[in-house]
Amino acid sequence: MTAVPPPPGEGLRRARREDLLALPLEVAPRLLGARLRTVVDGTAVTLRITEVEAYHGKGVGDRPDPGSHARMGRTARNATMWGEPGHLYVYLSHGIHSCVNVVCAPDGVAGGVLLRAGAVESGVPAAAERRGLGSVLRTDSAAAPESAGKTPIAGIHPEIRPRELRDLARGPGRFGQASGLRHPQHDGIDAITGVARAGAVAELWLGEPLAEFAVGPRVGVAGQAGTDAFPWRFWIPGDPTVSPFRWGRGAAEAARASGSADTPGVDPC
DNA sequence: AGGAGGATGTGCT
DNA sequence: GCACATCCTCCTA
Repeated sequence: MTAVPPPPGEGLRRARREDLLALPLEVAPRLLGARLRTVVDGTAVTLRITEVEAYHGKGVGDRPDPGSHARMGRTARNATMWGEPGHLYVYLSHGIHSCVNVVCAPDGVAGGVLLRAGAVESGVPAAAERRGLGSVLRTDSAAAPESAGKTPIAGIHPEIRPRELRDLARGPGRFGQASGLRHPQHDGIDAITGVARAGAVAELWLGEPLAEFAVGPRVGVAGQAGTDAFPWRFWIPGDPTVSPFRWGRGAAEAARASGSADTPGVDPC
């Protein structure tokens, strides 16, 4: 389709559909350190994935997944989650945010990995523009002197402050906005073939599995309480782009009562 | 037909 | 820390 693009980083290869055939719980940590590359309306952005969450369809065994859009079965909204792995399930959150999932599990089985946060690796000005940072400084000399003396500037991204750079794709709403993918027009786009959909192309690139990553309860899921919460969130330890943790509705009390930490997480590997 | 409640981010107190 | 934006989906009557 598109002319074969160069890998967005060393040691990366395009994801194959069979890479995503396993259940979300298995696929999710493998997406840490992977890249999502999008071209929307001719603008390319590459995101290095730093935080993900697994969402199963009906759940595992007799335990339903209280956070999954597919927990009640197949509907028009969640149809993409039930389809072929490797497509992107893009849904609207709170009427405002377009959030991006990588569909996994075999065709006919609902499953997805929510891309919760990432680091913008290339296309920083475009991502900043989409994030509404109109005051982003250009790399050209006209704007540079303004902040050159004031603000410590990240080495490879002189056009943006470190804080703004960190926050560009920190959280699923921001990640979706930075990527340029939007609900509903890009829901179902194929990140394996890279076939265009509504003016957009998406590609998933995989690296070697991380030797070490962190695990904890998912963020903001109502009905997952305290220590009973599914530890289905995965992130890169210490990465500044990982979003802050918060319990879902009604779960904070249960968490406190059971004596679990404020920001739960352990490093298993 | 109506309404509650989001896999959230932002801005103000 | 807390309210609110904003709109879609699904559950209930």
